[in-house]
Amino acid sequence: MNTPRRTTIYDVATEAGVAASTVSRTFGNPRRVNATTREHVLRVAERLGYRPNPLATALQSGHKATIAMLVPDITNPHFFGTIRGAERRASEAGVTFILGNTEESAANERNQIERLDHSVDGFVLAASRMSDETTVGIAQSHNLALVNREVDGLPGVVVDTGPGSWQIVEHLASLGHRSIVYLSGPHQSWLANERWKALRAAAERRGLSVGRLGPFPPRVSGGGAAADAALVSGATALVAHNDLLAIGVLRRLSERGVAVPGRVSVVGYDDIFGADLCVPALTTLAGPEDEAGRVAVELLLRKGSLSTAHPAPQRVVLPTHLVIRDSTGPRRAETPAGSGRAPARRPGRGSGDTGTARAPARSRLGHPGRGSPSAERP
Amino acid sequence: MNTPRRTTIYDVATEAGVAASTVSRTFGNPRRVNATTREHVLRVAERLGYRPNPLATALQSGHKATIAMLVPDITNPHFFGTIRGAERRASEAGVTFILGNTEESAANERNQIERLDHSVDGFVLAASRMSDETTVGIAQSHNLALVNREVDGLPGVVVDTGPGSWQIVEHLASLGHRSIVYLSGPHQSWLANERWKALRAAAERRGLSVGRLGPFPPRVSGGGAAADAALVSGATALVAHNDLLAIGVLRRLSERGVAVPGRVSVVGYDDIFGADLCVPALTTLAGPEDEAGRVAVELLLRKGSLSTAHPAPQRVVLPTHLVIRDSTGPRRAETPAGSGRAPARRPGRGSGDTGTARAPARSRLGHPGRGSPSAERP
DNA sequence: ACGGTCGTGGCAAGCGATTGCCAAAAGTTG
DNA sequence: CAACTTTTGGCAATCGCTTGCCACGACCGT
Repeated sequence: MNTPRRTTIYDVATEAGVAASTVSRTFGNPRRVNATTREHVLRVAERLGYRPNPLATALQSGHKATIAMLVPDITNPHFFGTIRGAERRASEAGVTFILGNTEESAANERNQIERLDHSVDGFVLAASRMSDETTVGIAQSHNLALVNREVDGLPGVVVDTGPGSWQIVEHLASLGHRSIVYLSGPHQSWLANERWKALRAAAERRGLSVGRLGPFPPRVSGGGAAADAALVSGATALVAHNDLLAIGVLRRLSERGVAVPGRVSVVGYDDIFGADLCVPALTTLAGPEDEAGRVAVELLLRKGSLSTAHPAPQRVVLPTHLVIRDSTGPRRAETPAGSGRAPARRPGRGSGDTGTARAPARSRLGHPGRGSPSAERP
Repeated sequence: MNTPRRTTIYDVATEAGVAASTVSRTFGNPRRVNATTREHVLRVAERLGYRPNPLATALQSGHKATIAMLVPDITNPHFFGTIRGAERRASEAGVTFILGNTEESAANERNQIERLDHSVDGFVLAASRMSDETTVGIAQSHNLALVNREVDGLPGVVVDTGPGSWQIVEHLASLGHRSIVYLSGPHQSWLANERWKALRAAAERRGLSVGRLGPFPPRVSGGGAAADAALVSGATALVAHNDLLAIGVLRRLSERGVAVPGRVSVVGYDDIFGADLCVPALTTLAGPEDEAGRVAVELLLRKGSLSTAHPAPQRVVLPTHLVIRDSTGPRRAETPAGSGRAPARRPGRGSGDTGTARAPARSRLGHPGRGSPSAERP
């Protein structure tokens, strides 16, 4: 509170009987100062409780040891993984971590970048809403690393939507589904489009019919409209833009008495916390979001250190995998028995018995191993 | 990337034909400069795309317009609410927001504070793990606002555990439970102790027997041991330190075939995302975590502005409320029928049928309205 | 007409580091 | 031992902005 004037290099210098520059070099450029002197200086600094002032350092050297991460919606659990991965990596590197929320707005995103411009070494832009042009423009004067967004020459990391969507389609196809509908996220979302494109391609290759509905807000609350629209479409497999939306869809379907997976199957993206808690537990495409965060920071850090052309990967793609749970099952058959699939019913954990009037009672066929909770998510 | 030398007050000053100090005052102390001059300067600044450099400002004036929030475990959904509340408020105030993870370690917490010391105006310490003495010590030279932690003279905000725990006890008592066990979180956690004390007091007042087990890691993974220990204790009502732990307990109980709420009831704290998704949906004490984050930042901001004794509340207590869902029910009766409680079974949404061997089949008594999903949580 | 307030704007000294340049000291070499 | 290279440490300028202090002119009252 009160300001007892913190100790500076000058204090240390005086006390140690050397010049301030020597103290500075002791910290910033140790090989430039004699080992014994250095020892001495360090000792004195220690004794005086000296801490370098990052602001002064930054002002002079331009090296701020700080990065900022901007996310469209800090409220969305989807980003939590990325955020924590990024924070971890930054922290490991001794870099301070600024978190900003852009409220799904490109303008807001620009503003934040503007504001933080002087204060950070670079930005991690998660699911950036800005246009390609804008982004490229900004990249000319700023250090950027993109997460789940691709822009020509810019470094970034994405979770691999292509193969992921392919896995989803294969899974659904193998369950006998012939018609898929994609419940889309925001249209400015690169990821939403990417997912749609990949899904469509995969479906077409497989000869399934596929449609897109939306956009829907990528939140639980978007699920109502999405579910209703999907039901009208007649598709038997619904692929939601993310788990939040999928959970909303599940809710709405349950309200409307539509059996899942008896009548329709539902798939999400992200495998957020809670995806294995809902009923039925959600089949979803899991991506290493933490890893994405880490890698993005890594890219930023790397770029900063070696300015000249560095053959390091500027573009990393992270693998996804499909986590199959209870919200997907065989396409509804007309025969009452043996058509549906119930998860292995272990004592005490119920998750079946989903459909009632409309869904035929289902026998215990199916894939007994599938109902198990996903990996621990603390 | 390349550095085209950003425009400074000097550029603006030259261009506008005034002194640099005038430019500075135009921004920092507008009433000190003539309206027309100011207009002119602003126009020029605008044209040149001038942005003040916060680092230089901070270096000179000590005003950094930046705060940091430290949380013990960035991985824990419990904190997300607080984090986003804090980020929002900071953002509204034009204050940049640094997020740090302390990995549940007091030492780490100190270090972070040390490191960020020069860079921020103050710290929001969420569920700080540091001792009272250490905290007080730090508070002498730093601006602090505590969340869910109370230390004598320090400003802070807590969610109201006392009445909250009382509500829990009342609820359980009214369901006929006579014996409660508290599954404790980390012992350094002030909150964990606070909850325990309040719970014990409430239980004793009500004449219920109450015990404490633990500590358990406040994560889903801690639930296994917690559940097992609780079963041995013979209590019929388990109150877990937080929802994560409660969810873990639910899992374990389900694995062991123990009916919830048929055989035991389970209550959590926090009402995190997912608490209403699990099976059975968790009864839990909801607190306004977002609000807590906001208020903490508010306190910090307030303190900074008016240095002299300000009668503003330095200590705010936020109300909690019990969200009753499906994990609590009447104490198990010996009669097979009518003892347990199944949520209203609406078509298409299954959630009952939890117990098997040990739990008697349950009829449709109980509180039909209770199974509904909680308020929207995006 | 003269001294006194005010309102404005400029000068210059920092804030706490970094760093280019230089000189003294030390070590090398023929 | 002279000439030369390498270490090592000091000087002082600089980063971009804030702010105490001063000066100048306009306006005021008497």
